[in-house]
Amino acid sequence: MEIIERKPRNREQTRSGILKTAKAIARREGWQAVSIRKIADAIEYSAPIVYEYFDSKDVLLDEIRNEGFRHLYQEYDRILTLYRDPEKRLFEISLVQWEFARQQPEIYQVMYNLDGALCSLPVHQSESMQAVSRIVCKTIFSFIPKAEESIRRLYFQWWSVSHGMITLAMLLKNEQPIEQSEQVYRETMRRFVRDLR
Amino acid sequence: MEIIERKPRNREQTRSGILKTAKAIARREGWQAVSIRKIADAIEYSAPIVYEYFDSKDVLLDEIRNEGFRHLYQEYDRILTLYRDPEKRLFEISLVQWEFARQQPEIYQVMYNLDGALCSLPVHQSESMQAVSRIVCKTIFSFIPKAEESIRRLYFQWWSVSHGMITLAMLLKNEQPIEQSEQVYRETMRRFVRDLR
DNA sequence: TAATCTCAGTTAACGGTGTTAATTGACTGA
DNA sequence: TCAGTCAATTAACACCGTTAACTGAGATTA
Repeated sequence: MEIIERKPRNREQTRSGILKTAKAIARREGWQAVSIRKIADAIEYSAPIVYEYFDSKDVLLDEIRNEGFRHLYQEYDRILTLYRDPEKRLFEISLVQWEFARQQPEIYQVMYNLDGALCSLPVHQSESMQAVSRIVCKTIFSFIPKAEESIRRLYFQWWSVSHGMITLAMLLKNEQPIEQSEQVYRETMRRFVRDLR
Repeated sequence: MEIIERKPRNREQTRSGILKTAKAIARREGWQAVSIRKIADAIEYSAPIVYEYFDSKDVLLDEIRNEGFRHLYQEYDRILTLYRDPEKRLFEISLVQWEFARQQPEIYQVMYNLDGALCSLPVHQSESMQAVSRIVCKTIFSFIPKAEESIRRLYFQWWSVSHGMITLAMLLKNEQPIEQSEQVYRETMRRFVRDLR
């Protein structure tokens, strides 16, 4: 009886250990250095065990990606409870996006297949990403009540500016200090939000 | 005597054959499918021969990346000879960037380490990329004669918007038609250029 | 008790990767 | 004829994702 109860728990611990280890290696050595065998070594199992938790490396990466989107969703949701002003909301959401990419670059990388991270499962049509899209669209709509088509265009623009600056800031961080990029990011996103009005 | 003349020529042909083959495989199957052995097979040589032309796979990818930046540079330069109006110039440069990513996505991918392409040699401090930076900065300066610092900020903003939209348009192309993304891109870049004034 | 079953976890294997050392074999000059 | 050169090859190393075969300990049953 207690075996039945202990087994799932340990199973869940092992599973999250795999995810945690994959992220740790990626952070330390980059995604190209993440291998099933290395993960297995770190959690003190043999490689085939990993396949009892994830059907393939792709599925493992997809899970980390979805974790990332779910994390973003929660942060965005928190912003909505903290602020009522739609402009403030969208601006703060922009800052959260920057902070996330800054604090957990390895997750941001796998979310967008950057820097050697490659998950071939399609990221669009993933529920977790669509939830993020919806919450940002909702925020934009709440202060620009236009047709859905227009909202999606504005969302595409907001996303592009934010994502573009984040990826280029990462790319150029050795010749353009990240603090400087952040300042430009803040000004640009503030302007974007203001100009929506 | 004729050997000495034929050798360098064939060498150059073989070299460009390697580059061409790498790009062809990447276009067809994605960068994760590009291997030294596959390239060697295609040019009907054994794998170690590739190493007589490129010290490593990284160096090979770096060369393709630089080819891409040099190509962009030439296109930008052509724009400068075609138009005199700075606004028109920057807008046309933006369109060239879009068209380039559209026509040769596999090169755009390796230039920015997207979708499994990974070249670990640092892309900043590459001469070919700096030349591209300079020509765009020059164009911006020619109609906003501010301090170099301000120009670099504007360039960073221009580049971010363009790059962000291009990468997200690629990412979302299965749910948002590319023609629609292109329309938003054109409007956004036109607005960006107009607002510089 | 002895034989069987279950099953978590292992090793071994397949075909692939980047890369390098050792080897072939044809042609050159002495 | 012998040695040297040199383009090109094969073989090897240490990895990779993935799967099949196997081990061995504990539970179940006859």
